Amino acid sequence: MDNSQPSQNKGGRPLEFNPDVALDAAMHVFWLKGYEGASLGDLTGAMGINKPSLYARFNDKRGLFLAAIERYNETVGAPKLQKVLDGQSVRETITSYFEAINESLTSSETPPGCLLASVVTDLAGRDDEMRTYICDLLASTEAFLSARFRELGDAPMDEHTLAEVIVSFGQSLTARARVGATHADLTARTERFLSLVFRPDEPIPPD
Amino acid sequence: MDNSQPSQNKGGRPLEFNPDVALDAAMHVFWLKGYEGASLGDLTGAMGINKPSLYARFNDKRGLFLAAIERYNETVGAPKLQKVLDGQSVRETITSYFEAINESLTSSETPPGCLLASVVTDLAGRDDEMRTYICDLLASTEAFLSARFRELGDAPMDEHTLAEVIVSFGQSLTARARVGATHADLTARTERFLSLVFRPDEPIPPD
DNA sequence: GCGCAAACATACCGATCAGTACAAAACCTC
DNA sequence: GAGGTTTTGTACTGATCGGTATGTTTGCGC
Repeated sequence: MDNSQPSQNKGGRPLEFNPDVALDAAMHVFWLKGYEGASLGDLTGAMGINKPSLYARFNDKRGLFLAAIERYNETVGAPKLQKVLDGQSVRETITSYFEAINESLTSSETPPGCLLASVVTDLAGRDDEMRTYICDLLASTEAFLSARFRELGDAPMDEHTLAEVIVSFGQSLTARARVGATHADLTARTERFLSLVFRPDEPIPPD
Repeated sequence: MDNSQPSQNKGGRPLEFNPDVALDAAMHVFWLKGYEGASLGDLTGAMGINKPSLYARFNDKRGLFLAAIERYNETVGAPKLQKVLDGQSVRETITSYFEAINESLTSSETPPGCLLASVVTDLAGRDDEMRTYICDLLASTEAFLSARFRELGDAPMDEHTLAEVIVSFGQSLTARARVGATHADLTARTERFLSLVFRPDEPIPPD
């Protein structure tokens, strides 16, 4: 994925900043402050550029935001999903999924929680483009996990239901991390959740 | 809970607006637009008052926001919890909990989702007071459900673990509703989730 | 070197932001 | 009615918002 689309095709003064590095900085600011809460001063300051450079490359604040969440998905979200393919059983897959999530949610190098789950999901209440963006992402994640579960073949229940519940619990982890839960907190909660999904069979008392 | 603390103790011009009605309007604006996204113009317009009246009663924008989320909790959140006490079994309790949540999350008379789960949780990433507010609320909800489960005595597993998982799934519903899920969507997802929690016992294949 | 093209820094734009000063208006007690 | 008290509407504050006009600088091909 090359992010330097409109530059260096002909002569002219060369770009003095790395677009991906600047985008990472912008992503960081949005992640912490939200969309409306992030001012252009905050953004250009963190990116180390000035406003005309920002507008030349990203059109406007919203364009920068769209680029930032796209980069978030490419550098933070998608790699997590690829890593779970190493798991050779449903349980291993789920475990590594939650481990990857928890790691990213509580990293000391980034704001707490998930940019998409907190900032973008909040925005989705008043912005249809964000709404469908998140919807599609959730649906494709569930489809991805569901297909992998079916491939592995050892799911303790319907694969799609399992994928739904796994993604749902992942969403709750993002909210917990946003309000300050530590990695240990999330891990403990995850283990208790897994003890429910993979519990030993025991009779359910009738109503 | 009387919201007219600093008025009518002595003479003076009487208040021309109902504080609770105005607060409901402000809550609505914050719910839809977020904290930074809601301008004083939006707020006073929806509340039907002008700025000096707002500042006289709520100090500043943040004071109004605190009052709004307090009212949200009193009028939207807390009544839900009281209603689940009607359930005479764990399953009934959980079912009515999710029904109440889903109803409120997708009501056509309010913005999508949950004010606390989307707006306040996003804010919590940069605001410690909001952070602890949400943490305490989640913890007390889990404690409430856990205690009720123990009281009823027919939980299919450890009551605290069950309460944790129930509240977690509820959090995922709030996010789904924020991105446009309908009441039917949430109900269907809830039913699949419940089929996992209350599934008939069957052997788990060994790893 | 010269001319061109693109990115730079500065300074600026109107609009809107959160918050307030002030005086008229509406009630009370007396 | 007079005096005191609180709320009201209007008009305003300095600061900051997102976005831009402009001139300078730095590279390229020639």
